[in-house]
Order: sequence, then structure tokens, then C-alpha cells
Amino acid sequence: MNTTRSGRPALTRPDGTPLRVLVVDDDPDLAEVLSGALRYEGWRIRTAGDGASALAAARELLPDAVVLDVMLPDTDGFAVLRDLHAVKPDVCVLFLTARDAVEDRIAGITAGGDDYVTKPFSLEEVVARLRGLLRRAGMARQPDEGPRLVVGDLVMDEEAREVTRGGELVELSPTEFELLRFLMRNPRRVLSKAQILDRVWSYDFGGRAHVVELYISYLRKKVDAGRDPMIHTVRGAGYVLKPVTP
Amino acid sequence: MNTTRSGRPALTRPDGTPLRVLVVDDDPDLAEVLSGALRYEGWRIRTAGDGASALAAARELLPDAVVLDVMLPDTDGFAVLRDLHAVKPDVCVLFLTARDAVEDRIAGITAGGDDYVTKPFSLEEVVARLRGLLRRAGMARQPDEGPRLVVGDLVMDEEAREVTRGGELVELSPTEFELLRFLMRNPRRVLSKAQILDRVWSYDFGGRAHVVELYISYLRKKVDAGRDPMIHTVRGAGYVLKPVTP
DNA sequence: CGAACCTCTGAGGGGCCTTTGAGCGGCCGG
DNA sequence: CCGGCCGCTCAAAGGCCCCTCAGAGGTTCG
Repeated sequence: MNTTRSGRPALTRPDGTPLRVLVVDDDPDLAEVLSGALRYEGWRIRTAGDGASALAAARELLPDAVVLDVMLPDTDGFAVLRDLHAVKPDVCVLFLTARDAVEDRIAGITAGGDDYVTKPFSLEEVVARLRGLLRRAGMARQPDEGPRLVVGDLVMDEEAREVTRGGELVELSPTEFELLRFLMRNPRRVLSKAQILDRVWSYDFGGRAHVVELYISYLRKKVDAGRDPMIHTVRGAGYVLKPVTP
Repeated sequence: MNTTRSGRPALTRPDGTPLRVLVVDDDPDLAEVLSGALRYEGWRIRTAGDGASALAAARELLPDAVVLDVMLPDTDGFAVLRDLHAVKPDVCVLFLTARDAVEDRIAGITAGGDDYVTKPFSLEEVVARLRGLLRRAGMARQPDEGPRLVVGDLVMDEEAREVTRGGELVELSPTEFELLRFLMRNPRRVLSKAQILDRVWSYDFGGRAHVVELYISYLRKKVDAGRDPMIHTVRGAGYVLKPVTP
């Protein structure tokens, strides 16, 4: 079976081959980070820096999905979207856009089944949105099943953004939710504070690892509250999430 | 079968040939120490002193992994990472960075599945991280199986950073963990205190061999506690770890 | 426009880890 | 048999890691 670089079974095309994703951004560093994260999901990645080379790459790769910066040096994302649909009508598109970008045009996009995230984003969010898109479009085969993450009696419904522990609802803020999602996607594995920062916080976050400690303590108060702890500190290494009794 | 210089079966590429690793550091002494340790793993090593020659070497060697100093005389780590991925998209990268540069521009690097260690590091840590990377990337074939070390009834899960003896959990500090990992990777072999210092402690450690004795005694208290001892002293030579009944 | 919520910073404190030093016991050589 | 060396352990200092509290600034929502 095709697997991610983390060992977890990968989200694949229906025939089991790796999903193909094209990353289009004119910032080479950002494109590199993005494609690294997506490659880590076990997918096949290509990058492009402008609209013209994006189209050329798309014609060659026939990607299942495209991560597309709205602001490109030679053209804008919407024009590229039209051309992409001409090349491959069923392609999924995830837009990258500035926070204060034109909301109305973006709104029209999501109606077509595509989606967007605003810069600066976290990699966890990009990956999650992309997985959601591919799943809903029927382009991806679920190795596990459904959009639910389960670790012990802790259950996360990613689409409903709902978390329960032992059946009880746990209410989380956005950052808490993303942190817990990252932990739940890597159960029984020690994650360093740097790893967590890189995945859960925005790529331009300048802060220190201290925030991770803080949010771990928030999560503990809500997820572990009064119960047997699932979140453990590994001194000098990081944090682990694991079921109470393995 | 391909083996390490120590006789232990080596971690190899899927086809059984030795893994190829490129070491890039502008300090020749450090590069030498590193490549010595990696060669000891049974891998094929090349070194480079700057970004340009690193790329040239990469094009020729097509390495499975690169150990890469972030501070290079001619360029920075991010640019090299991009170029390396262009040469070989599935290459694993382990960055070496100064402790106070961690916050700097490392952001996003671990997100792609790559990893880093801060200077001063221990060789055990570098080797362990590299093995982890290669294993997760599916570039390495397990001679034993999985990310678990087993000696007798002593079991170490490196990813969960969990150790059990006879099923019972053994809690270890970071240094204790690394020392035990070194012992478990070299079972039934006498390791001198100097060897242990060189591998487990940082390369700039100024202390004396006395610490090794102390940490061995800590390990005994936790690992051998009340049970048949697995850690043995070989007077005048060093220490051995072996199963209770060979 | 106000209130609630969320995120992040800074400071304080507690506890674990690492290292050092010293003392003791046992093994080995003289 | 005795002295010296090697290894083991205890005790304590210091540092570092981690947790928590309190509050400011920003954002969202009513």
C-alpha cells in the first residue's frame, strides 16, 4: 500500500496510485515548504511560479488538485482557474489569498466546490482543506474511513469541527482544535515543540515555542479535565497523545 | 548481506545496496567525525564544504539523505533545500543548526518531514534522527523490523520514546534514554566508557568518564531494578548489555 | 459600539536533570 | 597481606525545562 512519509496510510486516488498535486506560488520558499508538507502526505507534487508555467505543468501532470496563489506575477488566479478547468474539468482548486482580498469573488469560488485559505496559513490547515476537497470530489480513496479521527475514547469530526471525549462534547478554540488534530493524526508519536510550531502555527509566526506549552495546557484542561490523561509531556523531547490503556 | 563495520546488519536501500548520504559542513573536522559515524552504520558517505559543491556532489551521488549545516559560506539552508529537491525530490534532509538560530528560519523545515538537530549534538542523536527519516520515507529496508529495539524482554519504542522491561514501563530521562539506546543498538558488545562518551554525549562535552558510571548506575536502578541484571560491568574494559539467559 | 472571545507575552515558581565532588568498597598486583 | 586503582553510590548545587497565572491587544459578533 502507498503510505505517507510518516508511515500512516496515505490518501490515494481510487486506483491506489498517489494523488497528484500542483503547487503554484511565486514565493519559492513558500512553494518549497508547501510541497514538502504535501509530499509528506504521500502525494506527488510539482511546483510552478507563475500562471503560464502552471498551465504547462498542469497539461503534463494532469493533477487531481491545485494549490493556487491568487496573486501571480503574470496573471490572476481566477484566469488560471478557467484555463485549468479547460485542461482538466474535474480538478480541485485550493486558493491562497491575502486576508483582505476581494471576498465576493472568493465566495463564488467555494460554490463551485473549490475552497480557499487566507495567508498566513498553517500547514495543517492547508493539508486538511485539501484532503476535504479531494474526499468530497470523490477523487480520493479513504484508507481508513470517513472524516473522523479516533484515539481511544477521543473522537474528532473534522467536518463538523466537533470533538468528544467519552461521549462528552469538548469545546475548543480554532488553535486548540488544530493542535489537537495534529496530535490525533500522530498518536503515540513524540512531537517536538518545533514540529508542532511548524505544522500548527502560521509559517510567518515569529513567536517562541512557549506558546505550544501554553496551548498544551489549555488542551489538557479541556480534554483531560478530571479524566485519565491522554496528553503526556516527554521532558526534553516534546509531547505525545495516546489512549489511556494501550 | 550488507553489514555495518560493527557486524550488525545495516539499514539498507530497498534493493539491499548501501544507503547513500551526503554530509555538508564547512568545518572539516566535524564533517569527518560525522561521516565516520555514518560510515560505521554501513552507509556510503560523501562530504562537501559549501552549497555549490554540495549540489555538484548531490547530482553525482543522488543521495538518499543529506546532513546539512544551515550556516554555509556561500548560501543558506533553504536555497540548498530547494535545489536538492530539484535534483532528487524524495531526498531526506537533516539540518545542523546552532541552538540560538533555532527560531531563525528553521520554520517549515520539519513540516516537510525533514528534521534538524542543534549544535552541539551527540552522534547517537544524529544517527537516530537520520534512521528515523530514512525509515519513514520508505527509503530504507528494515533488517530487523519496525522502529522498535528489542533485547531480551527489554523493548524500546523510539518514536513513542517508551521503554518497557517484561511489559513494565520504565521511565527514563533524556540522557538515560540515549545511553540505553546506544547499549541496545550494540547488545552483547563491550562498550568502553570513552566510546560511550563519544557517542552519547555532545562532541564538545568537557566532563569526565565518571558521568558514564553514574548514568549506568541510574539505568541499573530503573532497568535492572529487582530483576536479573542485563547491564554488566567488564572491569577495565567497559559495559555490556545482554539478555538474561543467552 | 460594547462585550466576549481568542491569542500571545511576560514573569514567577516548581521540579526534574545534569554534573561535580567526595567517600566507600572491592578487585588486583606487589 | 596490604596498597592502589577502579568502579559504585550518595548528596547537593545549579541550571534548565516546563507549567501556570495574569493581562494586553486584537478580532468577532451581537
